[in-house]
Amino acid sequence: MPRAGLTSERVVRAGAELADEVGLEAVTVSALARAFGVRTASLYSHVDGATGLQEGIARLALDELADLAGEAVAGRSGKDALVALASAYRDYAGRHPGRYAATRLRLAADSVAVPAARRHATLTRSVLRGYPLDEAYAVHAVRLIGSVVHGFTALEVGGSFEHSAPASEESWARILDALDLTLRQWSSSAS
Amino acid sequence: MPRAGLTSERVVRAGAELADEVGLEAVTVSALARAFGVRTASLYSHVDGATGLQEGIARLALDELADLAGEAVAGRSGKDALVALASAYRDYAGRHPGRYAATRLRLAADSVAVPAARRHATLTRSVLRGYPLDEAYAVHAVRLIGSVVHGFTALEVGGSFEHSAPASEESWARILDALDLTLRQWSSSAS
DNA sequence: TGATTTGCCTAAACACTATAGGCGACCTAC
DNA sequence: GTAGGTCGCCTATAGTGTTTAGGCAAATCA
Repeated sequence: MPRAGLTSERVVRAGAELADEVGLEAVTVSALARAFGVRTASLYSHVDGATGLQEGIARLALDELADLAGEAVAGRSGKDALVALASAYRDYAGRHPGRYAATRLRLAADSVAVPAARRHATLTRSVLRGYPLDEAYAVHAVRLIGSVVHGFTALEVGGSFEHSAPASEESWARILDALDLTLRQWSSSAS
Repeated sequence: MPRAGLTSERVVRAGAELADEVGLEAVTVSALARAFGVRTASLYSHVDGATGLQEGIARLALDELADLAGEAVAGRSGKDALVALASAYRDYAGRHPGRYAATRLRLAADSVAVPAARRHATLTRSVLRGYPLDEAYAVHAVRLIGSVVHGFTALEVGGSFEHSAPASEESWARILDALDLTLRQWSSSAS
């Protein structure tokens, strides 16, 4: 019997693809084994069970997303950079809902995905360089950006915007306008 | 053998409590049966399996949350009402993480939780009466409020703010200031 | 008190997770 | 080119969760 050629990387990658197709909850070790045409037990030497698989998908997705976001932001600043960053997240979530869901898993402190998660924080801070923000406001700004981007994205992929007009696209543009304005105002004012 | 006195309501309520203690994913029909001291199969006449149970918890939580938010907003307007509404959500998520997670489930169009979900949209719109918003901006405003509140809340309960100072409480106050300001600006300007 | 309803039961089939240990496919060395 | 050894995928097995079908007894009501 020929071997299937499994590796941790290939298994996790297949898991990510499956997650985008059928949802993260439906990504089971069994389903993945079926996809590879091997027995379930065979995967346990490549990934650390169901939770290890999810962590692997989270790491993969966080890395991919940080790469895309970094690329989108490169060479831009101010509102341009903000919109590019935010839209990189939103687009990724739309194209890869399963992977995006994995990025939102609560990570264990020693998870393989922790380093990737840090890249995102630094990237957001770099976008803030385009805004002459008071250092004391930088954390709040990072958290605001994270909240707006993740909140909008989560509601959108969760279908919350599907039952009202107009298309979410338009709200997205207005909301980014407002976010940019807020960040510029925080620069000067500050209470 | 005496009967346990199960009803749909009691089962769903116990499910909600269990969700807050051990996480929504860990709420299984089996675990719930153990809690009641009955056999697993006995619950199937009261709730429609695992998915029915989750829908029931979602309905319960959405109703509870709409009640609390409605109460919080009553008699307030403008920024007061906005802060009360947003904080009702955030506080609920902090106190009842499992129930809150249930409110974020994607609902089937015919889910028992759909009517409860509608209450939330109308409640948010009522808060906007405190802002002389252009009708065309009302939808964007509802979506912005939803994004900020859910985004912040989700990141907070997900632990994303735990590894930076200061406490999220302070960011919450600054972010609500900014949200209020944005809504007041949208009233006049509008691009 | 006897008949009906209904609540919780047993039984059984099926899926997913996980571990232990075996056998054969592949690589390397001579 | 074949003899070893390694490691990849296997079988076997046990535990837990989901779900349906059908049975018996407790509650309800005449």
